[in-house]
Amino acid sequence: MGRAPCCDKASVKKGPWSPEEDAKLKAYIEEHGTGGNWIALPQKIGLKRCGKSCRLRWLNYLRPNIKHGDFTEEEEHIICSLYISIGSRWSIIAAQLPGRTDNDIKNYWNTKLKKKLLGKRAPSRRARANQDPYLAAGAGNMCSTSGGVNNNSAAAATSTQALSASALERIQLHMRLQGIYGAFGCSADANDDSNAAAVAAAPQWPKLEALLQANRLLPGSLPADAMATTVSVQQHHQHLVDHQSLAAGASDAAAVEGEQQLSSAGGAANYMAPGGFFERPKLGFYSPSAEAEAPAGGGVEMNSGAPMVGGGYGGAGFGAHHQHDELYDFLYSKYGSVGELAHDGHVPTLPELQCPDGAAVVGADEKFSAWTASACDYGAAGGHQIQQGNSIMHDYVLGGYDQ
DNA sequence: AACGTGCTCAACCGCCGAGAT
DNA sequence: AATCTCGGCGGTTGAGCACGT
Repeated sequence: MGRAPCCDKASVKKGPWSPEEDAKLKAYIEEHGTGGNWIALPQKIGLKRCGKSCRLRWLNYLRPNIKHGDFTEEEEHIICSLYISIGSRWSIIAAQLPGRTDNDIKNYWNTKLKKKLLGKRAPSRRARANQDPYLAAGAGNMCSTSGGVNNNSAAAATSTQALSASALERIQLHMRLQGIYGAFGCSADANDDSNAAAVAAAPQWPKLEALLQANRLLPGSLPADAMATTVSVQQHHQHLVDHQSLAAGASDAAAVEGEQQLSSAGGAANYMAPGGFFERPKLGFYSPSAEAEAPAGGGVEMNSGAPMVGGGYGGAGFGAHHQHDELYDFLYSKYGSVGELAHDGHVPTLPELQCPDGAAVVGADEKFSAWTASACDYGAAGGHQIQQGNSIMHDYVLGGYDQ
């Protein structure tokens, strides 16, 4: 149930803004400000536009100091790190990138960074319109609960209980960063069917094991100083909880609920899972320039972490410097990742990480797709079997944290 | 040159939370 | 406490452009 429209749509102009409209809006706001009421603003200045449209136009385009154009490597890295950690909270990510708008960042992620990191192509709209079952199931948007991606009925039935596309992307990204086997938990039991695939998929990704060692997902194995706490975004007076990387596997709604619980508990790191209390591990961010920068105050802060990015990030997990390097290297193709532009201009190839039997695992998105599709099935079926020793699915099985 | 396909990005849509009434 | 209004946000769309055949 939505709220009533903010304006009379019939009498409101839509579509691209003309230079005249831009000039009117800009001149008025620069002189008078918004007056605290966007809805009333268009009438005041004689624009046949919805107030929300004016707001958007101002914030995304007309506002002073807006940066347009290519993102720098550091900006990319910050976006990536934050996306892993907090998901598609574009406004918060944008707050860490002065001059960038959430819309810009969202677009950049969806059109470039996502492909760069996950090495996948979004299904074309034509394909989506045709409801191509392969694309729907295999192009990384399985189980999407959002409209327009997966409309076939079987998938839709699953999607209602399954992971959001955003969460799945974060899972995939983490898998790439941590190595699939780490994501499934090293305690995977090869006799357990649900873990067999994960064991089989264990890649020999160089060096990245350090990430999962420090970022260990199993609560009991986390070092105390790597335990999750609340991520607060001071300038927004808003609490965020790192859904712990793969806890991103939990539905966004579940994550939000967990967040709310944690926030309402005064930022306490504990929450009640079906098996009892445990703490959520955290994931830090990294900027390549962070070591040279002092925290500037404000921005994202992890309350037990070391300062990281200029905005003031901190934390363990990716927080250890060599681990930051791993992420940075990954982003910029030191490992020959899916990145298209390495530092030296060399165009790397997609890594083909090998299973013990020689089958490629990383770089083959169908592998991820198969797993994530399975995850959906497990979820629909109750999925307790995958709870043990598998924190991704553990969080997922929890569903909302209010159980 | 014509056509098909993919990509980019500005803009829209609808939901949510907060504050006001 | 209930309802209304608004700002804010994330997801999605579609026009225009680029590129390949």
